[in-house]
Amino acid sequence: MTDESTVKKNFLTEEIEADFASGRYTGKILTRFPPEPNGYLHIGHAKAICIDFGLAQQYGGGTNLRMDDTNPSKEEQEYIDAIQDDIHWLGFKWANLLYASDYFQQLYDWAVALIKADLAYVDDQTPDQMRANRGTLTEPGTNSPFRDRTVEENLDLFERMKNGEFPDGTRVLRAKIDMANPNLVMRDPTMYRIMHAHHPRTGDKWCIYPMYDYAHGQSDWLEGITHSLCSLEFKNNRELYEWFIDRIAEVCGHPEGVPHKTRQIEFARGNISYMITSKRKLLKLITDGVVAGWDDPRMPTIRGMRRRGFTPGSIKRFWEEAGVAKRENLLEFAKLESFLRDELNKVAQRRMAVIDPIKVIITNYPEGQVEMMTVVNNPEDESAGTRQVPFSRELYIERDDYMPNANRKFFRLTEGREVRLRSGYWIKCVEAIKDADDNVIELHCTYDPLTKGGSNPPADEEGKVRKVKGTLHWVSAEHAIDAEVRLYEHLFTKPKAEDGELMDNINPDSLKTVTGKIEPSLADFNAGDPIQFERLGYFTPDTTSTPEKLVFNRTVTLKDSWAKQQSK
RNA sequence: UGGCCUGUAGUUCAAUUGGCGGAACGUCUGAUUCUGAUUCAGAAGGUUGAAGGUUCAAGUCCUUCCAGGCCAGCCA
Repeated sequence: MTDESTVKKNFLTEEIEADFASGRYTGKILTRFPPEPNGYLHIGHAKAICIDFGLAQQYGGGTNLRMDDTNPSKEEQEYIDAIQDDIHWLGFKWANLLYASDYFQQLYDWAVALIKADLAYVDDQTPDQMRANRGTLTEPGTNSPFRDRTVEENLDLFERMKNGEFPDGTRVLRAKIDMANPNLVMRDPTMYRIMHAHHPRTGDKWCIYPMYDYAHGQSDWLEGITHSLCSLEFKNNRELYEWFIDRIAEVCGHPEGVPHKTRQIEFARGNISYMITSKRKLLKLITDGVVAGWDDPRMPTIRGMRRRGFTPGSIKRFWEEAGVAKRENLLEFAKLESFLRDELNKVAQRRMAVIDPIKVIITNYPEGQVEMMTVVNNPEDESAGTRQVPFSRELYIERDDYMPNANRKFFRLTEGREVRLRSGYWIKCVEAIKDADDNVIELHCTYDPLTKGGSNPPADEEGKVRKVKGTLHWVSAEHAIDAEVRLYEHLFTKPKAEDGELMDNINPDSLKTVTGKIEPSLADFNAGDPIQFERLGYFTPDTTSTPEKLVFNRTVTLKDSWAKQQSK
């Protein structure tokens, strides 16, 4: 079937392999990814995508992308387009692009056949009455007073529903199953509701629309899907999923005589600490102005993460390594970051950028002199080559890289201590200049001309070589350009973002915008290009960045054991 | 007081289907390092939710209990 050593095993692969081993399916695996186009795809959808597309790929089959467009009151073309774009960006290709609305006529014909078989009826109850008569978790429901209408009357009413004779919400078509079933989903579920809404695909052709339960299983069946993999919350619906397919098979048969019935298997959705994946709540973050939109780099949407600088590879690897099971889970965001850094480390070009600048004046360096320093672009990838970076008398370094009266554990600059400027020179701090309010505004240092390029100085008469513990990044003040740098942190303050009131858990510091001094060559990158600001983290130009006004998003910080030690 | 599902290191998953409980991420050491990064080496971390039972042998099978999740939309 496939090279099984490449397939990470889980209960889904076990079931799939058993289904082919037992002869239930003889052809190739065919899965489907059925997003509802009522919002943008997020990291949770990415899990489903990795499973639906990834598994089919591993077993040599295909995946249909099917827009689940059964509710035109919430769905829009904008989302239909964005979903396709996001899936492509993740690197997956679908076998067929389909729409649940492709089957509206077939579904309608089947509904008529089910009415004729006395398996469906038109109910005139109000939503409130239906709810009251559904019973509760512990009590059975009661039959609708309209349940025993004649087939003729049902046929007539349903056709008139379709013809638009009744206002929204006045009638529904229901399956006639069992109002006492312990599974509430089976208590005469609604198949069609009246909705005079314009549909992005079918326009105004229909004013009745099928419910998810009446559309999904049959769509799978029509397409010959072998495995319909979905999240756990649909477990209860599986009984109904199969009921519709079985009844239709009995009453009508499959239009193309497809022999097999689709197998629905449910898995647990993946939750990630400090993130949420509820479309409703994501939308609220936007409408409340907490974030700027669906593609805000703090959003867990594919678009937001893409803009932030995440790579498709890291997202896919994250879900592969996470595995699939049926228990509630909360994956650590740190795990995602780990795979992100792992990939970025290999591909990101290194540059120097100072995001909290303090000026350094090298008092013994000739005024007006500029030297070009050769700097390696990516030590992990020799083919990335080198670049020339200007060095001069006045530089900027990171404010954090100086500390007055620092002890020996601080490897950076303090009075009397020497450090290396990466690929520059070794410098020694002589004096910190303060303003009237005692704030350090400038550091006066001296440099050692024998350390050009950052290299070690020659040994002294006794054969000893001076050493430095710290290496700092820097930019030449005269040559540096300004850039807006956006520093992101978790959007929420709690790992379980929804613990308590979501809006009380918003991290006020999720976005900090600073003006940095950056290497001139940083103007040459495009949105999405992975860059490492040395010693700070991975960054990428924002989609709004222009040559006149450069804007960078921090994708993720570098690991920082010094900061961790300090915070203890 | 309904039906269904799930409980294995801090987290997410494995455990050849009844045969010595592992990995990844995280944590902590140490080495290396022109990024306090990377890389490398190592360590700690488990009453397998609990109690009984079957068996030579139980994470795995049986019983009971406990905890958590999903379901009462004309949403998906």
